[in-house]
Amino acid sequence: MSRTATSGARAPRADARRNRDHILDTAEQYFSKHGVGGSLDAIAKQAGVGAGTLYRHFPNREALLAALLAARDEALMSRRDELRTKAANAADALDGWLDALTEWAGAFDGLPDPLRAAAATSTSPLAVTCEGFITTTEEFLHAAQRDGSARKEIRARDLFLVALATSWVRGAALADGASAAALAGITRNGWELDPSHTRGVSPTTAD
Amino acid sequence: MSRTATSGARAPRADARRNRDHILDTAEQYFSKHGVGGSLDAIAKQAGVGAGTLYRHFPNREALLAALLAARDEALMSRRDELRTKAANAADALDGWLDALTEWAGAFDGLPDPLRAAAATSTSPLAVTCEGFITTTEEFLHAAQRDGSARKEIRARDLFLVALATSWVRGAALADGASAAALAGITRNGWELDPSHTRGVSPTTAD
DNA sequence: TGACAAAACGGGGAGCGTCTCCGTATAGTC
DNA sequence: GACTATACGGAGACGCTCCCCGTTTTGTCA
Repeated sequence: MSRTATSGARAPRADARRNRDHILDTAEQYFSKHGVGGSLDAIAKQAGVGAGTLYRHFPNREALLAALLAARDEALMSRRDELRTKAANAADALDGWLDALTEWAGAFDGLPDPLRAAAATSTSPLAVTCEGFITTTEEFLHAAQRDGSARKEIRARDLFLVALATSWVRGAALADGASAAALAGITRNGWELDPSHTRGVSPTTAD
Repeated sequence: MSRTATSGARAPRADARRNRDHILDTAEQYFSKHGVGGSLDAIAKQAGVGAGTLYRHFPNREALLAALLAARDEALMSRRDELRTKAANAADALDGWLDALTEWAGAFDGLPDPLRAAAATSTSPLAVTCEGFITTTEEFLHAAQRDGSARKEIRARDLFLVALATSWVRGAALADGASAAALAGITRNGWELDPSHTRGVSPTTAD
């Protein structure tokens, strides 16, 4: 499965590999500072390569973003594994996972937008990543629903979108940091089902 | 309070007024079709005026947007009044208001982004509008909190942001229309406090 | 080690968008 | 009808994305 492996195409040249990696490093810094909307040409210049080189490796902004996030995927995965084994209960596990997702989507300023777009299209490189995380969300959600700590009518995709939306709100760099915690609280109340309290299905807005 | 009133500056010329109105009409159509990210030059061309004329009346995209929304403000205000008098209870009133806000923020594709930005800056023309609506949200929220149907720890500003975020998620034009209703349901569960069920304050994420 | 083909590089430039500037046209006034 | 403040329009400066293609580099094979 590795990039240089046994498939039909031959291994990439050494300089290409070097440039690709260097562009990736530069983009990571650049996006961290300027957000995902920053100038790609500026990244190329800062990396010391021509614009053509950048666009050959990454045909568009989304491709570059996808490659960048691939590195962070690992961190999220290990967080998932940690939650699987160490969480006190299914509700806390789901909560922790959504928190991790929210943080992941906030890695760069403006990142939630392309992620949301990707979650809708399902044909982009980012979409694959998103789908994988939705599946994991589903896993945690089902566990919580099975033990009665999450409402039955909630769907994994919607929780994923809620995590993106929370990240989106945080991205405003609003002076009020408390909003972040507040949204997380509202969200948890939104899906959580206290066992002492029985209630039917979706209470409203099911027009 | 009207634009041509008694203040120091003299009344605008008739052609200026005409152009301004026409640009506004054109922008309304254009943004409806292409989203708030559409080309301003294209709007000028479609309106049959030069780019300079557009930028003289509206120095930037946000100013144009603010003027455009000013018209819709009225509709929201009357919705507010309707809810004040006709809602069955405080919880339904708040729910209805948040729904109206969400719809308002979805008037054009991409509108939630500048609104969120405005809500954070407080120095833009849009910010004034946002603050007004946050105040109204506060009114409905307080009423619901007073009669025990909304959680005490919720703040109006956060609910406003939630409404924007919901609109943002909808904007993805995701094939799955059910997500819209799902988010609204999660949100209501998030702030609502069922009287039969007593619980302390924010349950998690207060790390 | 030298030569050759495939692979990769780089930056000029087309195309599009924002926004400014200033010579020209026009509305309102006397 | 003339005069001036006001407004108009579109050319053009500038920045961004992305393609194209002449030039350079890499890896290979004798």
